Amino acid sequence: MAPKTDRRTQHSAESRRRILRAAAEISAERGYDGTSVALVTKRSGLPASSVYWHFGSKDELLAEVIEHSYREWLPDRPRWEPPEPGTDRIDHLRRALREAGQSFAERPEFMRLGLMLLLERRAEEPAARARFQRIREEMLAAMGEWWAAVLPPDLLERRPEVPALLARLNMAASDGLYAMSAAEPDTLDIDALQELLALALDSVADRLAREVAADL
Amino acid sequence: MAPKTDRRTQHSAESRRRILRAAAEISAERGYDGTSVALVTKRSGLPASSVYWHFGSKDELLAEVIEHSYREWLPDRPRWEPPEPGTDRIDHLRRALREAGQSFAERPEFMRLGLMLLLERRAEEPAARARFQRIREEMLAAMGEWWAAVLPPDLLERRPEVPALLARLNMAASDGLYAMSAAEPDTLDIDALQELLALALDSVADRLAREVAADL
DNA sequence: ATTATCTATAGATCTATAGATAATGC
DNA sequence: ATTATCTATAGATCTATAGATAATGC
Repeated sequence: MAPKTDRRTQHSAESRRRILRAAAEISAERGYDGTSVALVTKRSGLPASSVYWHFGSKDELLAEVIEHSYREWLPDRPRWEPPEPGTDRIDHLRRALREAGQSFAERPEFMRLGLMLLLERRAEEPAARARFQRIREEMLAAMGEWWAAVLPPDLLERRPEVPALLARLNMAASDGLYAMSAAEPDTLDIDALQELLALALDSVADRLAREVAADL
Repeated sequence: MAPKTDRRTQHSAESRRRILRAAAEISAERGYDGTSVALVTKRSGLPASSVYWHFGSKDELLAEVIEHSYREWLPDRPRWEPPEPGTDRIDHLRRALREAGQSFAERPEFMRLGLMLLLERRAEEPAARARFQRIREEMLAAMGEWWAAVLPPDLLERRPEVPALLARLNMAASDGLYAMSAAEPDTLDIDALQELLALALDSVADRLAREVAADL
């Protein structure tokens, strides 16, 4: 209710952001356990007690890193809104994959830490991992709806599981390309691979549609 | 030269294996920094001094985890040897992807730790990361040769970069599926996704071949 | 009075090693 | 004599908190 724009509040928010930014960078470099509070204080310039005052625990700090980096990424994310009729499916695919690649290349933190955490399987799941999983389910659902909108009705009727499968393959391949470009950022022709992925998804969708059409 | 099968040597090799196995498990659960020597001693039953006697450092221990887990996986790996003439490309693809999925599902350690390390970018690269990168380049080369053997000559001549691109897309998508099944091992229909990936790669290869043929 | 930051430190855990001891081979 | 393991510990670093202090709003 209160405006809350006084100097104190602003300064606090600024400190919070500095801590988050430092933690995001370090976690993308060294993973969950490699992100020590000592490193975060060094890079952010704020003492450990401020980290704990703002976030309560290291686990919660890293969960907020995921959440904050995700929110920063949201405006740049690829839109999986169903295209207007008349747009080519392959063109939309190409554009979405290119956009995804660019947006991740610029703000890699939540994807790097998130994928690392996906691969782990600790007895106690970090809060950041659960946060990342929830985000991915939203992304997957959006992609699934997009695929349902661009596939022919006959295929959808006969094989209703196909949009979700294509969305998952789409996401898995994009993740793999992301890891590949993270590993060799200079030598990899990521544009050519994204183009090939768009073509592959489009081609397999055509093939499934043809199989169903021949069957009718 | 010497047979080296005396009891002492055997016992030493057994201790080494126990340490490696414990470290492999823990690193797959918690990543590089999460694998403390204290946890390894607890799970292996051998003291820290034995870990250092056998491996010299934690960094070298984890590099050997990658190497050892990779060597254990080798006999089960999918073969990307060019198929005999007469075998269908799509059948060979299906089989190879299924084999890959199964072999990783059983012995996940080197893939989990390796992919986590690929995503990191420390100032000092861990030895395990470099080891994993070398292994992947070998796998990629084998897959590239396989694709060169199964694509039509016209396509290879006009677009010589295509086999390497298909191999990379193949590998990236497999990595992504691996991470996805690591994240939700119970609910994911990994078989259907592997089948769809095989179909997608086969379809896009056909499409590229048709484009080149139409162009001639 | 409230909010955020500071200094200082507790207590656990980390990597690594020193030096004694046990097990075996020569 | 060699090889591998043991106990014990050094010294660094870890997460987290206590309690004092500073900055601001009421």
